[in-house]
Amino acid sequence: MEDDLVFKALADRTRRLLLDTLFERDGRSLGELEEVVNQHTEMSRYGVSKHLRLLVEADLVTVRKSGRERLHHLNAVPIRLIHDRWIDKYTEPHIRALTDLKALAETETPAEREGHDDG
Amino acid sequence: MEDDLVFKALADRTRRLLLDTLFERDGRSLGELEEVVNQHTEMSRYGVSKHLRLLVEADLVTVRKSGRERLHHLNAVPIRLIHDRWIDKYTEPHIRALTDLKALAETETPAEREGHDDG
DNA sequence: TTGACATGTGACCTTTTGGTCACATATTTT
DNA sequence: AAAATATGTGACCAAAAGGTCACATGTCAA
Repeated sequence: MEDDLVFKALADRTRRLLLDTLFERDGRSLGELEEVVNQHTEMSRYGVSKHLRLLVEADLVTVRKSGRERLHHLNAVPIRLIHDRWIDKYTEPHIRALTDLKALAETETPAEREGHDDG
Repeated sequence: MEDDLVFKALADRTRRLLLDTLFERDGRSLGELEEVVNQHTEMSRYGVSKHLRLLVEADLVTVRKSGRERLHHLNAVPIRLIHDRWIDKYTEPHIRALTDLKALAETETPAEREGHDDG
């Protein structure tokens, strides 16, 4: 059961930050990623490298060598498989409506929420 | 950051089994879920209860009291949010094509795979 | 070839998580 | 009311994961 690796990989905040960073822009080196991580939390290069290895083993990140650098890319396929595991295509439109609603609610200002009541 | 709870909740195999079970059919009691879990692995009711609590705290499972039972329901919204976090709507069709391809490949018999070469 | 740069790996320690149990509450049945 | 059923909670221990370091390989530039 290798999907274990995917879920374990996603279970750590630093690794999710790495995915977020690669989602924003692909093809970054370890050094570049280390820099981004250190804007949020203090961590050695070794720690970042270890996290990246887990992401690669889970196939959430792919690596392409370029000279002495290794450039990292986000692979979203495992994410899609998670989605498909618990959201079937018949209920998907309903779920999407709910998440869109949630996104809307979260962009509202507090004032806009006055009077709403979800008892 | 409460999305932490979702990813932590998904990181355990027993909890994923619980979600699979509820995905198959909603509205099960703790006792019923315990039974299913014990078809796969040995675990006390206490363990299952603890796992369920984490799922509820992550809002992946909702509970409705019915007499002395508590019926559990799968809530797929957090799953959808994971999807939306790393798959934007523009690349989604591409990713879906890839996952469909993967699903197809996995239903092939070994014989059918002869001659394929993805180098 | 030599030195600087970019990165991988196994050992080690600390923190977190998984699992069980004893005890508790709430509801149904008799 | 008392017994049986269905479930929640905090304490506790064992197992797993997170983080750092020393040491290593491979690549670029001079």
